[in-house]
Amino acid sequence: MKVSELAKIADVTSETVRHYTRLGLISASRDPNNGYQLYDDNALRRLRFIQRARTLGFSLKEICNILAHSDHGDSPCPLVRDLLATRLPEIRRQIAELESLATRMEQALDAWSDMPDGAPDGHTICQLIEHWNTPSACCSNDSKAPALTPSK
Amino acid sequence: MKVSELAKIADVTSETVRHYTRLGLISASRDPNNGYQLYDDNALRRLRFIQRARTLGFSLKEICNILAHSDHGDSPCPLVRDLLATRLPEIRRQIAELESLATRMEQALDAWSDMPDGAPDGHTICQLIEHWNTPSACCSNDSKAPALTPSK
DNA sequence: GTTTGACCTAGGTGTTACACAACGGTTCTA
DNA sequence: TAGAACCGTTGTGTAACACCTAGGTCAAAC
Repeated sequence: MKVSELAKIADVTSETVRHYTRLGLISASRDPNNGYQLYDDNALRRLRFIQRARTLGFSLKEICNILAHSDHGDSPCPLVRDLLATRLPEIRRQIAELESLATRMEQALDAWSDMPDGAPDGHTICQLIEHWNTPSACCSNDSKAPALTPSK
Repeated sequence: MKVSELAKIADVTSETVRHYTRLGLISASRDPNNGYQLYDDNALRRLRFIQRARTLGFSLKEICNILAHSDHGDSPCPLVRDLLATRLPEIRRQIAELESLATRMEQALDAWSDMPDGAPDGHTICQLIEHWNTPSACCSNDSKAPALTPSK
């Protein structure tokens, strides 16, 4: 089948199929007449696998490794367990980070509700932000907001 | 002061200072002798402002807009309130997504705890993933996992 | 027979907020 | 005065695609 056919069956865009193909996650043969990519059932199986793995939070690079193990005849299962067990606490940390961000945002909006809009005067840029007291766990310890770095 | 001096005072890397400078968020003059970037107190004020804004979840592009308003003599405060109020529900949605991902991961690890590691047999790639039943809200409705797309 | 519209190809760009490497010049220090 | 430590610019890499360009292919309608 052609790109768009495979894409439709798996409910992804053709771009995604091409992307995975470029990355070598799924393979295709060529129609000798026109150079079109041709996919078979195995490609569909792999695509479906990728989708399932993505819902578990695996990155394409990790999926690439998993597939490589499998293609090599080795069981990828230990790797898979390991990756998931490693990532889970990172996800939990991300959630905590976002949670604290959301709290900061709410506190700011709340505190600002009875503050006027100030005009810039050469010393301040935005009074709301500059005169906003950093969150409840006040003051400068080094739990400064992790600035949204997605993880390591 | 020079790049690294400003960076140290604000507790960021020199790279970050250079990055902000390139983006025009902070400005610098030039040491005519050697071409080094020279920053003044105003640059420090802006850098500190950027840091505060970042802890509230503003992107550099948004901060750029805020600064532009301010530099233009307009109060950026309404914009700031608006941005924050708009972003907050998005953050909440991200948290919910990550929460459901974490739950899926935990359920998978749990379900796998008494499954063996299977070797690939040409039909399966990783039994853990392929034979893992998608989460509690079972079956194929279109609440398929949002695949971690950060937001809109 | 041709035009239309849907599809295909490869390659390149844009997204975020920097980090890092390379290369060459400058300044500080032992 | 040598070498360390710093400065400059430029380019690359990161995740997972989306989108665009520019041009070739295909089936069916006219």
